[in-house]
Amino acid sequence: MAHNFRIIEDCLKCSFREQRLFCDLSREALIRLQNIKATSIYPKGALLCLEGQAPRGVFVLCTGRAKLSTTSSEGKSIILRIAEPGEVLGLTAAVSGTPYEATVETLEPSQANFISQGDFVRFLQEYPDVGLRVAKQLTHNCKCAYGEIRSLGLSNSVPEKLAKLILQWAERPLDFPGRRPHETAIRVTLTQEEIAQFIGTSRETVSRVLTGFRRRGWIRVKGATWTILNRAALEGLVTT
Amino acid sequence: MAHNFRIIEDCLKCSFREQRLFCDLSREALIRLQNIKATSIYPKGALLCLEGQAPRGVFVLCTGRAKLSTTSSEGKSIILRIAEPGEVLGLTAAVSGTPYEATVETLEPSQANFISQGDFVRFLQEYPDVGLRVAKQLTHNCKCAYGEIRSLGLSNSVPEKLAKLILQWAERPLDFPGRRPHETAIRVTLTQEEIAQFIGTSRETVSRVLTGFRRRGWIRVKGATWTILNRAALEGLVTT
DNA sequence: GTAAAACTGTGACGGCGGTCACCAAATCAC
DNA sequence: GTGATTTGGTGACCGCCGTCACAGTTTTAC
Repeated sequence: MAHNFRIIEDCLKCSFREQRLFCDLSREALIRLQNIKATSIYPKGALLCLEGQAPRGVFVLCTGRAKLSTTSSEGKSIILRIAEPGEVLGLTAAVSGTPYEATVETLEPSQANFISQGDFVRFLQEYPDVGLRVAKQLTHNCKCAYGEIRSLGLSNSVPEKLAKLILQWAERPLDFPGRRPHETAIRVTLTQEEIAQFIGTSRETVSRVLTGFRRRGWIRVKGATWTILNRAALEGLVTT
Repeated sequence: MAHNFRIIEDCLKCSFREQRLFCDLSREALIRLQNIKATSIYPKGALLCLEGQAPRGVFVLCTGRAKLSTTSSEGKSIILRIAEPGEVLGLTAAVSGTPYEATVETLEPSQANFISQGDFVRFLQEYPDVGLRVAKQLTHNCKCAYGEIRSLGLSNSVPEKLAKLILQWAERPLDFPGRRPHETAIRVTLTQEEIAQFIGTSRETVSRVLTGFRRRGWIRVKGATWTILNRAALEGLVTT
């Protein structure tokens, strides 16, 4: 697949900076960041860090998305959240000096800036606005986690959880020439196995529930593009 | 019930300060804190803040423990975690300016220091060590939440989850004159209903599973005091 | 291109645990 | 104390969904 993948070399010139959770720092902090960061490009499926490892530092995700997951000793695993560009990963571990909480795997070809543990802690202490950004990222992590707990603990059924997930994705819909204005299209890059891990169920059940949604004409699935045809019906399943 | 409940008036003289997550601040910060805090005493069952409310400020829990929970529109609710003395509550809301994520209810008669939103934000910006403590508290929240996600999403059965919870509580056992050294006693102040909400199941199932543990001689229950008689058996149920 | 691997769809089966119902026990209120 | 309320124990029922099995489809690798 031919990607128009462009490396962001200079954080000061990064055009996305202001929309991002972590990167919108003061000029001084950015200049410093420029010196302590190490930029890398990762293919799809690369592992940035592993649950349980001693923290080596943090990663600022510049482009691409990544999956944060945790695994039981039996090999069963669950997705904690999907990280978007502009997020700092490995923060909990870096702040508290404890092992990484999650395994981070890129879902797409990605660029990330690595900052070593020592540099990051100094960076945090020197620039007050970094502390604020760190707090924002940590609150974001908490909110995602609480959402996941609500999904796992308060939902009554798998159809409800799946509907909730689809509706959440639908908050940022695709737009393309020729789309019907009353339909919402989304791009789903997770496999059904991964969706199952996200909502805490089995792959087979995801497949079955999805088939149910399609049969009833609530959604249309064409490859990775899903189109929501009857949003009200999906919303009707959701109680929370 | 006669409590030997003593109010902590002066944070500078608080003897617990150093062991606590938030309170171990610099002398200057503590003096400032002294001026912006408003100390209150709450009975058991008091609600400090409600999920969905606009944030008014944060609470520093001085004595007593509190239950953080979130509720679905159907009235089903789940416990996110139990907060211990020294924690700051309402932090996520205060940092991001969004509604409280959880309802906070005291489990015991408690003392808490309230700091208004505005004062807290200024406090945070003025004293660098406050930022660090805030980060520690937020990472603690994240870790608890991830633990809860693992419990809800990766456990196979209710017996496993309950065993895990009991073993977690057993990390801080009771000690009293005459206890047998190979037995671990814990004090359980949650009702079975609350335990059910903690591990995402129904009250009846908790009762049944607990009965099973007792019948097999793994634990002994006498009022709020539970004694673990066969730790290995409980550990055998846990896979994660 | 072709083969291998990964992903998806679906049937059959059975058990865990949710729900309802009801009573016993403990605790609270006064 | 005595009654009211909350909490705990247990039986019966049954449906959701996890698991196993296998076939069909799509993507990857070369």
